[in-house]
Amino acid sequence: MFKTSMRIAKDKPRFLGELGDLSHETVSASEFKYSHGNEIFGQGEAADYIYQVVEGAVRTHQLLSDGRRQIGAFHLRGDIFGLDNGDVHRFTAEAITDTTLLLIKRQSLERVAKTAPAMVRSLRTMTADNLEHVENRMLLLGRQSARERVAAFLTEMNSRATAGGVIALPMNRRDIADYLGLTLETVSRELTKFQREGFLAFAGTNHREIVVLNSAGLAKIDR
Amino acid sequence: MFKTSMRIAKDKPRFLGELGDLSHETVSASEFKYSHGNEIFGQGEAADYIYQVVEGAVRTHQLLSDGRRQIGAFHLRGDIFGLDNGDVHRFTAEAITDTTLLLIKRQSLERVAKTAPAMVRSLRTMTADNLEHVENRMLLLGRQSARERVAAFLTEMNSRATAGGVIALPMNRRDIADYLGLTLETVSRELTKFQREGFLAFAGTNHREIVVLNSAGLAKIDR
DNA sequence: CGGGCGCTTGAGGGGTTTCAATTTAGGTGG
DNA sequence: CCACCTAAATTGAAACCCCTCAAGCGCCCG
Repeated sequence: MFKTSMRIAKDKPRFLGELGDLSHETVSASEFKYSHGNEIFGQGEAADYIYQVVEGAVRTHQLLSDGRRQIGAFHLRGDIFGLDNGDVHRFTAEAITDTTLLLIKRQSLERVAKTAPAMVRSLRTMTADNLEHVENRMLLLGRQSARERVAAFLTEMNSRATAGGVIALPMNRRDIADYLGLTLETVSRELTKFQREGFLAFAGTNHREIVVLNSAGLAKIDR
Repeated sequence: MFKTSMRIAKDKPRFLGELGDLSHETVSASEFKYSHGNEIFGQGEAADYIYQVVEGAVRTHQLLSDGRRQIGAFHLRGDIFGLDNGDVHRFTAEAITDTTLLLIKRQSLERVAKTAPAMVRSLRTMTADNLEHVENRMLLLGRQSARERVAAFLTEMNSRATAGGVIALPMNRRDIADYLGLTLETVSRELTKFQREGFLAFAGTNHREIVVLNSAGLAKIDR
């Protein structure tokens, strides 16, 4: 794990995106690197920071005592996470690949928020988006079939993680399965089916790169 | 639908509970009655109010185009709902039984919040609790068995809706099923099994009144 | 080049759903 | 107050979707 500390001013928003643009104050932030598989924060730990993905990918999850896992979300380049809206994290966050994160002290953010209403609105929006995502997930996990779930996953990733028309999946089949409430075998089978049916094609050799050929069709399967 | 309007002062909190206690300002609120099965607000409508259950019970749900339904939450006496954290409702809310609600204009609440930090904290806490509930639901819907789901439901209701040791369920089996991501038949079968195994007993004649005989056992099944 | 991990694929099994019938409870009107 | 009607809940049998267990393949990395 590697650390650099810095000070970010309004006119020099290194990567804070929305937050940096909106703030007219300085926000203290620092960059950390996490290598493949390492924990960023654990369930139950104090939520002192919020995070933004500079490079890489992150997964958050909850566990049952016997090891069953539910992944709550994947966070990709630019995504902000960790605003769990409480003082304790209810998920564990791990780096999927080698990942660089921007850490922002929650305290510092709240101090700035006092004088920057736009920042408050921005934080609100992010929390609302977060909630909406989780609520849609509930419908998917409670009421959709394996085929629909995988179609939904592809549709989501296709709108978030495409580079040159290709989805480069940072996560393995087990991660996808634990995100969708399925087994990795079922995910694999559904992907193969979609390929045979012409909805997608595998670009790379390792089956982690997917080209969606019929996104409208997939969206329709998802409903 | 019947309406009475009123003005609620700090020292006369009619039923505002937390909110009334915390506020040092007046909040304009009004009471509405909804009869069994009626819609309180619909998915996509503007979220101008927040609601508190004075009497009765409410369910919120999302629908798929073919009628599959996922219930997000049940709201019982005293519960506050509708702080969807956006300007549009993402769920439809319906009265399960004849229900009396307290409506509070969101605007009015935000105005008061400006001068009452305790109110802000209270609203935050409620939103956080809301999010936590939804997140736990994700784990249940994605990774738990029917037996575990029903045990979780009974554990939840046992801590929320008991009167004299008896859970008086306001909702029918289909509502429970749509809450747990199961079919009503599966819910019925699991309840019968729990009865045979001595975890619970049916109090009334209509199987809507349940006495939990071994709450520790049920909690253990839920994990 | 060998080992291991990730992914795919197959066969079989099981938990939940689907379809269907029966029982029970509650409401209504004669 | 009872017969009737309808909705709710239970119960059974069969089907099905997804999971479990297992084997095989290919790619990446040491």
